[in-house]
Amino acid sequence: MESEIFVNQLIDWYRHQKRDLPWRHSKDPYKIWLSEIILQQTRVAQGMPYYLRFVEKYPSVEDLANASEAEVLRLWQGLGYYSRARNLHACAKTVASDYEGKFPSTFEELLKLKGIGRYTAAAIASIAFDQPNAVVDGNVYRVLSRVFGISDDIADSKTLRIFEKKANQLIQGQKPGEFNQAIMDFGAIQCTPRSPSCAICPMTAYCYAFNQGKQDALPVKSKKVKVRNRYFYYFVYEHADRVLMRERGPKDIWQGLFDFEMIESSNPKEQEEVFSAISARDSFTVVDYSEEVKHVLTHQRIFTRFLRVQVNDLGNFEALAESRNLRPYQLEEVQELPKPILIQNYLKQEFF
DNA sequence: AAACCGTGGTC
DNA sequence: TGACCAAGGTT
Repeated sequence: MESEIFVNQLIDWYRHQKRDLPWRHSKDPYKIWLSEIILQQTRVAQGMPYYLRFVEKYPSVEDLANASEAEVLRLWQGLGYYSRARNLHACAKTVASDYEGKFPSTFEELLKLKGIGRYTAAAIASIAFDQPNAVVDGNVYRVLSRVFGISDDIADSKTLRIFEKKANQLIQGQKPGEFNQAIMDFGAIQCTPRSPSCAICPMTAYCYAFNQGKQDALPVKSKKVKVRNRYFYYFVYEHADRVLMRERGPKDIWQGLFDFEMIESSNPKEQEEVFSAISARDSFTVVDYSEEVKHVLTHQRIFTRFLRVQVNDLGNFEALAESRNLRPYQLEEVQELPKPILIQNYLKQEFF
């Protein structure tokens, strides 16, 4: 397709079809940035309530910078990819302390900040500062690959530059923020991954994929994700109205979030044996043994059981916490801790 | 540079 | 049901 025709059709489509989204009512770089981080790998419908809560609780980047990381993670709870929240907080602190609370206005400077990669730097630079930096996200891969018949494998990291080059040519002479949001809205609403709305698309006369019948074949993406199984056996130790929890560390899922003491092995049968052996100890009273709960992540299927254990003696309880790097929390404090959805669901079912 | 990091929706 | 995907970034 001719580039000029594509851009004209795209902008015309956008001016009629653009979505009314809260972060589009403002050019405040803080709000643009916040919305972009929240929407990474996240649907608008899922991210929307989080955006509204964050803006309400932290109206400015300084407010966010002054919060604790645990508080930010708690507000992020349920959105997933929690490194986004940790980087969000770190970035806010940097902007508050090193940039006088003002986000830098260029692609290169934005790129230096935590959690801001090439996509997000281009989005902020273009939308908040009118810089001509084209974004490349999943929508852009899809739209450009279909319209222009680009068949490079988008799973290959070299391919990003190919699409960036094309998008940066197309954005020339356009309003950068408008162009970027137009192509993403077009991908999200019109040129969707499955069953794109070609019947009502203004591009079909020129679209490579439509004319070749290759909508389903583009974009080309080779890699398939490998999923592994894990087996978690949780011990929920309680005494009076306190429960033992611990913060999860780096190099595994849910860093910075809280869960319980646990044993894990790739062999579920062996786990069952250890689990029942420990549960037989006489200073404990097993209150509940949960059904198997399956929790699915992008690269993992986690099969879990929860053993709810009352520790009869306060001394034992505190010694247990000491020896296992656990901490006792009142149930009200537990509510305030950031937790994976798996743990949140269990607590809700069992305690709240 | 391939692998990893969550959760929810869809077909 | 399982597979794919959703405004990516980091290691």
